[in-house]
Amino acid sequence: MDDRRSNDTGAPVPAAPETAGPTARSRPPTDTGTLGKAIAVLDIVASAEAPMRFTEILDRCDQPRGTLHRQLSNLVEEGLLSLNRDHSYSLGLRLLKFAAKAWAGNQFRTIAEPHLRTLHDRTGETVHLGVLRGTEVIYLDKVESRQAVRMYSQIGNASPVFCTGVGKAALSALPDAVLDTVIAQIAFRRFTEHTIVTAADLRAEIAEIRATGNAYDREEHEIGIRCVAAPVHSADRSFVAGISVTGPAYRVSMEALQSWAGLVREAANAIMDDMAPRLGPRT
Amino acid sequence: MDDRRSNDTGAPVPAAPETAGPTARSRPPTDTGTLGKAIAVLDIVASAEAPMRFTEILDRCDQPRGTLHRQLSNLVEEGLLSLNRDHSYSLGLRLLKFAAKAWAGNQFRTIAEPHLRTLHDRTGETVHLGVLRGTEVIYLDKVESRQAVRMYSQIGNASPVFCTGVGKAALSALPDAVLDTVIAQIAFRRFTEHTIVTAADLRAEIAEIRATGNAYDREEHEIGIRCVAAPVHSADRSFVAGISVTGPAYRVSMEALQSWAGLVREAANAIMDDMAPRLGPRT
DNA sequence: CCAAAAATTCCACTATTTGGAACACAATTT
DNA sequence: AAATTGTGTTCCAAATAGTGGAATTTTTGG
Repeated sequence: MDDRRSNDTGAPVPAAPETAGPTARSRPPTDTGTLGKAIAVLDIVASAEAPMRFTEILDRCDQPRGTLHRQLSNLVEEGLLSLNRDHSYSLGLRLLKFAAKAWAGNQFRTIAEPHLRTLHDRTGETVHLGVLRGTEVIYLDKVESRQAVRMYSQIGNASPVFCTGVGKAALSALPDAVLDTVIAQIAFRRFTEHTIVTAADLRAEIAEIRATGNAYDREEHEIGIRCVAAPVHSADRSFVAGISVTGPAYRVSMEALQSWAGLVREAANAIMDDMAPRLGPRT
Repeated sequence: MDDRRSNDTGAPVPAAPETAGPTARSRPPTDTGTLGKAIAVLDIVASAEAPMRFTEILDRCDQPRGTLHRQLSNLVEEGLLSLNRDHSYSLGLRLLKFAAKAWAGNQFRTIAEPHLRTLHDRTGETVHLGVLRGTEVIYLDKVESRQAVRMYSQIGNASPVFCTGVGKAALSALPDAVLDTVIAQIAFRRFTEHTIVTAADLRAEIAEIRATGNAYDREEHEIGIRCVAAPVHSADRSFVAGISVTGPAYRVSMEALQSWAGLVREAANAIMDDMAPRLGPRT
């Protein structure tokens, strides 16, 4: 009998490692030694849209040529990077293999899944599950009817906390002390005319979410996209996430979203109930 | 004008790093230094179904306690692992983020995608795209009608080459010298009564695939599942992959598969045609 | 509450990474 | 065609960062 109790599901609330500023060079001093440096290189390649060439990477990381060359060679050898015939580097296939395992083995996702389906069946719109990681939300799962949209379209993607329903819902579940830290780290940026761009406005919004139990995205991230969300968290709130029902503005009015608010909260509570027994029993 | 020509898509044909034997300890001597050791630890956690505790990991890697502890701490700090409240370790969310980028940015997948859709439209059955990595096939994409099946169900998953259509198709595209090396590394294992379990039989099958241009999976990996596949490769065959049309045996007869063989080859050729101009122009 | 097991910290030793400079290879330019 | 510049690769002494045995703290369970 190999049962393993665990809270799990992701880093608690570590500082956001990067925010990919326009010309962001040298990462914050990683104290993760050699590994940290290698991963920083990996991250540079990951944050570019096109494959990068050696000198290009060299410019973005402040390391000597010889060193960078060895790091890249090691990453390639390990399958984390792939070296193309034109000497450009792109992310390696081994990452996919790791991610597939990470996804399939994620306890939280597994627990939440049936509830996401139920929510989808009841609303008919796309349902998302995302967890908080620093100042980002990472999407863990989604359920939608139309197969047309690409598969990885959301899963694994990271979005800012301050302009997504799931993000704001998750924030609302944080203890005040942690919330302050996270808000201080947010790099606000205007995506649409409705985007919240000040800490004060965000705090006001969070107060309201705490009062009502629901967060809304009123086309704050992308024009034409709206959602209702609700927070999901572990008992001690060391781990926070959110679920949402999302739809296109032309089809989903704010009133429709409000009518689903209860369902979303219900689903979130159901997930937390299922999660509780899996957590460390006490303390 | 930022055009980047690249072959890309994955490690060429590196030795398979692991095959997850039942009680496989110490990995083959990694010469990737500190990084290699850290990734080996990550791999140990990845290859377990349940989250692992410290001592459990300690037993599987031959490293001293102190060392392992620091490696784990670093991996956690980097978000590659996550430390659960009960002291068990599971794969971290950052891997999902990396994988989402790796997938979306993969040139080969992008090129192949429309052809996979066409093939799906013509056959009505599930279409897979997988690339060869050592003695495994890693699935890069899939197109299917029924949304019911879970998203990551295949993508990122690794299957053995010798008992999958895509795998055998890919093998058939390898230069003989490389093929010998790969076959020598295969750890044959019987999955069903139809599984090919000897190198000789596999070679015979590959000869036939080379002659006809199509590979079949005759319920060799899983009873009740059949497919037709065709190889896809770069001009110099340093990169090989395969595509397939898969269906349940009760619905898809061998005759039906044979009737699709031409379509699959057509799609494979179309992908290679689209790929050619993107490769390094000459040599 | 106490004992046993598991996880974490510590620090002298040493293997690995570092990084400057020299080398090879292409693609342009003169 | 020869020279030049821009890139990528290799080398090795010096320095740093990783190692691993043992001691310490925390957690588990009887």
